[in-house]
Amino acid sequence: MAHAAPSPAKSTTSLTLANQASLPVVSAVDQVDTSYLQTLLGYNARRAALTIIEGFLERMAEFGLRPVDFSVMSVIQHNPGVTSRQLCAALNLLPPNLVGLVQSLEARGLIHRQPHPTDGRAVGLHPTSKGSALMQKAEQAATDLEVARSARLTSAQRKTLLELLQKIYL
Amino acid sequence: MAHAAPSPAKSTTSLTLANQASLPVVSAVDQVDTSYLQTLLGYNARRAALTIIEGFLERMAEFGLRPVDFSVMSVIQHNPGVTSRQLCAALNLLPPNLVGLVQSLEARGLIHRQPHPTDGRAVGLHPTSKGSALMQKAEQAATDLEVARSARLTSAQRKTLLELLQKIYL
DNA sequence: TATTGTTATACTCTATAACTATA
DNA sequence: TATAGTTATAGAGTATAACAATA
Repeated sequence: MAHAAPSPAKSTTSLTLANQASLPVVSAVDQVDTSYLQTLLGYNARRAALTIIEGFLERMAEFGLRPVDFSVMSVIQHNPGVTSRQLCAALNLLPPNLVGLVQSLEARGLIHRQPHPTDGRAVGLHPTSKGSALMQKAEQAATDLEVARSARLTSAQRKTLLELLQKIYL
Repeated sequence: MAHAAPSPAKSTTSLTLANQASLPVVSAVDQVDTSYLQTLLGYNARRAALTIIEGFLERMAEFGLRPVDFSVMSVIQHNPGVTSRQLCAALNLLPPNLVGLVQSLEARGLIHRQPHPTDGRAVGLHPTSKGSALMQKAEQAATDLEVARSARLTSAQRKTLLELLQKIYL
């Protein structure tokens, strides 16, 4: 496969010392070979995720939502009454990091908190009408962005990619 | 597709106030529905990447290499003489963030820096024999980890996943 | 004038320990 | 005793501006 033996890559420039016919003492690289890294799932998944998120950040700036804000709002939108603890479990977040995030969303009037009907320790998170309307637009924009982002993928390939990624983390 | 209409999810617990027959005032959620997020490439790619990197961190602790250290060392290993600038371009890193990283690798005796043969501004990065030996073990471990990680994928599926991810970011 | 490498620095993200109120 | 939410804080990761040396 692409494993690429530890070859000295494409050396162009070469020696400077007194060995015109032997191996180069100091080599230069004109084209960087990353073929080994490209065999690793982690490397590729991370590079792909960062590329997608880059575009997501730009598109979602209009709504004042970073990726995590979007995820949290989306889960609240589709699960009104969800608790912080449930959000953390579903999105793999740590409770302390969710606190400020939820406070911020509440301060913006996008969500409101209501006592949990059965558990006095818990607090249910609900979208406000303002938050719900915002998320309808934001989710539509995200879905539109998906289509544009995966322009180099067929619809079937995109579906396959989603399924394979979910096999990794679910 | 899985878009999942903004249904109020599976409400279990219900009202507490004086409307026994109408809609619940305060709802609770027993199973969190993330089906919308699962339609987004960015969400899935990020979740998958973090899951893989989690295992990577544990496995590579033995070598004292975080993911970025591993990537940088791997590129140097396969491209002796590569410059910092080339590393940044290849791995999508920012030059200021690479400085400390390279200094650390040099302090550990894993790489050494030699003047670039043709460009007096640049410095070529080369693996030491110690660094080269370490990376041979580390890359073998990473490849082994890949196999274990993708236990739920067939070899063909793993190949497909790599190709599709590369279509996103390359 | 442009580029390589660097410094300083700020900002965000992520992680851990410990506390309270309730179950 | 265990869990939900919170506070404080530390550490890692990522970002921009500006500078010296060389092309």
